[in-house]
Order: sequence, then C-alpha cells, then structure tokens
Amino acid sequence: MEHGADNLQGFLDRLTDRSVLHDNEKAAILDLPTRVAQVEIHRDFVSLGETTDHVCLVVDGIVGRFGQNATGGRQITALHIAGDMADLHSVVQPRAGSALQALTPTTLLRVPHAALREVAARYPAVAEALWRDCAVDAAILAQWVTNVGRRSARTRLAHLLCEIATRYRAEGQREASSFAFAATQSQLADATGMTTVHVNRTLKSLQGIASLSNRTIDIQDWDALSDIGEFDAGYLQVDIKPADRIRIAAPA
Amino acid sequence: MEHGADNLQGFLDRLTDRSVLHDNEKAAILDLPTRVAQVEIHRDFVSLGETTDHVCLVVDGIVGRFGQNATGGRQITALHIAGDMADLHSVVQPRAGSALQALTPTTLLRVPHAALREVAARYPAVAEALWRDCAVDAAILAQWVTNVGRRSARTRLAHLLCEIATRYRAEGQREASSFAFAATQSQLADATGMTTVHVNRTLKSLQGIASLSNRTIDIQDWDALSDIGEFDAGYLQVDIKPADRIRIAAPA
DNA sequence: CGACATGTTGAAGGGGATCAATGGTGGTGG
DNA sequence: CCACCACCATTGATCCCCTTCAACATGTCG
Repeated sequence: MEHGADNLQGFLDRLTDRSVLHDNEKAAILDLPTRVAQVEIHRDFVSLGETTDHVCLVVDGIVGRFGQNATGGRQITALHIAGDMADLHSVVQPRAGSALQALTPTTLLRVPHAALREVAARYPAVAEALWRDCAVDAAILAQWVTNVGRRSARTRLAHLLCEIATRYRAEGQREASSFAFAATQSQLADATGMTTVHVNRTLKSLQGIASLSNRTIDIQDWDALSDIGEFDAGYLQVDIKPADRIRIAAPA
Repeated sequence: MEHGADNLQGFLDRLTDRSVLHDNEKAAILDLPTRVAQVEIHRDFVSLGETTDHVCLVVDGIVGRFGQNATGGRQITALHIAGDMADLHSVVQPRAGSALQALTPTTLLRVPHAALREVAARYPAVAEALWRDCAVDAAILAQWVTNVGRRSARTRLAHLLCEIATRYRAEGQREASSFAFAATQSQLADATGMTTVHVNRTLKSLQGIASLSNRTIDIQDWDALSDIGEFDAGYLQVDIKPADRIRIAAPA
C-alpha cells in the first residue's frame, strides 16, 4: 500500500470543482492509502452482489457500470473516466448493485473504505463533498433514464456524445473538439439501449457533425450536435463558479 | 412552522431500515421544523432549474420526478411515495436537475435545508444515513436505465409493478397483494417510456397476474409477475437485517 | 347532467431489431 | 515480417414491436 497523491489529485480536482475544501481536508484526501491495479479490457473487477471493502478510482481508461436483463442483454448504466470514483456509493452501501467492467485497458487506484470513512468522519466537509458527488451521479442517471426512455436513437447518441465531451473537458465548451475515447460502437450501443448495427448507422447519419474512429471522438459541429442531442450541460454540475459552491460543514 | 413528528416518523423509519441511528439522533430528526403543504394533482411543486431551500417529504400521495425531451415528451425518472424524501439530494445540490410533480393529490412536509444541514452537521451519523438514502435512490435509477433500455414493454411494466409493490410493503413479500396506488396508465407510460395505448394493452396481457384499476394495484400472482419482470429486490435495500446495517460514524 | 380526464379498441405505419454476411484492422506469434 | 486470428465495423434484407392517429366508452366530479 503506497501513497498515490499524483493520481488522487485528479479525484480531488473533481471534488473541488463542486465543493469547498480547506487545505487540511485536501491534504487528508491526498494522503489516502491507495493500491494501483491494472484491469484488462472486458474484465469485471466488481461483480453484481459482491461486497467490497474499497472504492475504485479510475486513473486511466473507461469503466462501465452494467445492468443486465434475463436474456443476457447488458445495459451500461454509467460511464466513468479518469478522475471518477466509479463506486463512491459503496462507501455507504458496500453491496454492489451493479457490476463494474473495464471497457478499455484500465488503471485503477483502490482506496480502502476504512481509510476513506476515517477521513469522512474526521472532516464532515469531505463527507459532504463525497455525498455531493453521489448526487451528481444520480442526476446523470436520471438523464440517462430520460435519454433511453423518451428520445430517438439519433438524439440519444448525440446526447451521450455531448455528455462525454463535456465531462472530458470540465469546462464549458461550445466548440469543436477531438479527444481520445476508446469505446467501441457496441459499447455505445449498450449505453444507449440500441443495437450495434443501429449505432453504426446512426453514427453515419451524424457524419460531419461528430464521429468515432481510431479510438477518438471528433466533434466537428458542437452546436449541431448539442441541438440534435437536446443537450443542456446543467445537470453535470460542471463549471460551477467558486462563489456558487456550497459548503454545509463548518470551517474545520 | 410547526413540528411534524408524526409525519417525520415515516421518514425516520425509512432511514433506520438501512442505517443505525441512536436515540438522540432519532430525536433530532423528529424535532425538525416542518411546514405542511397540500399539492393538487398534476402540479409541479419544484421546477427544473429552480434553487430550493427545503426538501420535500411525501406524507401522502405519489410524486414523480420528471425529465423531458425537446418535443415535450415527459419521462418519469423516479417515483416517490409516503415516507420518501423526494429531493433529498437537494441538501447538497439545491439546484433542481428535474421537476417534481404530484401525480395524485399529495401532502408534503417541507423541511428547511438549514435545519436539516444543522442536524447533519451535528450528527455525522445522520449525514451518513441521508447519504445512504441518496445512494439507494441512485441504485433505483440505475435499475430504471436497465429497465427502459433493455427490457420489453411487458417486462418493463411488470418490473415497475414489482418495484412499487416492494417499496410499499417494505418487507420481503412473495405473495399476492392489493394496495392503493392512484397512478394512471398514462403515468405508468411516462415511467416506463411507453405510450398510454401500449400500457393499456400490456396491462391487459398481464390479466390474472396483476392489474391496475379503481386506483388500486392488485397482484394476483407474485411469482409470475416477478418472473416476467425479471425482478430481484436486492437493489432496493429493503429487508436489511439489523446486524447488516452499517454505521461509519462513531457513537455520538 | 355536462365536461373533462382516463380507459379502451382498431388500423396502419415506421423505427429499430434481428439475421446474416463481408470487410477492416490491430495484435500476436511463428 | 508476414500470416493468422480475434475483434470490430459495415452493409443489406426482412420482420415486428411499439407508436401514431383516431374514435369511442367509461368514469368521476363539480
């Protein structure tokens, strides 16, 4: 067990984008004990029903949270990228309600529940920040329900691409962009409740607006894409001005 | 502003079904200031984007959390019944990511954020219990994504009925039952991403297994219904044995 | 009793699934 | 360095679940 301050920094950044933490609280987070783990592609590193004693921070790669139906059809219910705590909820609810799988070769940082709980207990503001991140997670899930339930395939896919792009560059972005994203069409299908075939065709229909190739997402026309995707970044709680960040806990 | 201990009891029960709270912590919750509100049917009492300063506890009736697409199609992303805090997440994230609407005439208890935050700050175990409830909420949302994304209409509807039944009687139930649930077919449609027409036909296909009429859900054959719905109640975190409830916070 | 919401039924059309095959492409080992 | 293989992308043809549109029935509440 080592200290993974370098990698924890990404997680801390995520937290402080939305929450107010003081220096001692930040230090406590960077001081968390960690263990690095490499996960090969397509491997479940948390299984359904398993009780875990640590959380998994994504350092590199993409992680999917999976649900499945009786016939084996898999549905991705959440995507997690570098800086995300993929199962933060497990701190208060250690029995996994869904499996976690590496969608690409992935590097994780495992942080023991015990250590995180200790920090959360000592610093209420940290507990609050973690809770807040879970709330954002839930807001994203609610968006996905709407996405899958009430939008056409084209809109669905566009919305997902917008969400991913926005989360990658945690700044408001209203422009074209291009970034590494090594998911396959079949994984996009699992995330949008479509079939691979239809993802392929829908992606084609977005030519000139956005594309996925060479493990890279290219967004050529952000306005058009966010329009098609009916996308409004508000729910991602990105770009919260420092003055608007809330802190319930007293100064430590 | 009065004390609504009677009605807060339902909320406290919900919390203590999953979390361990000591007597002083329970007392602090029952002591929260509240304001009763009657909400007429079909009225939004929280709008999208609004910043609230209180949470809404459902005392009686049914509340839906709504998302919507560009053409006005509405999707219910969560259902809340008596005892549920419909927007608990607003404690840490006061800007509403979705609207809340009364699906039936509803009685609410409004609890000021300030008061709840004060209790949460003084009693870390309370903050933990609230956080845990948000985590359960998120687990339900993940199920809904799977439900809407990868299940047939029949399965979807059966799954929803199973979830509602299980949440109403927060005990493991493997049997027929009948309970008041005044939602319309059109609301079930919004919750499952179907059309009213198809809900009507699908409901008919469940004749003898389950039915919705006279504002009442009747489940005649639980085994068949949970089978069709591919339902496993685990994610609802109902029926957690006292010994299995987790408490991070130290004894107060 | 009248009005409006909710439930019911029929007919027709389409969006996306399904099935099936072929074409790329990167990775691996001989 | 090439041959092979596994995985991924692409395309066509067909089917069907569910939507859409439209009408009518039923219920409920003032």
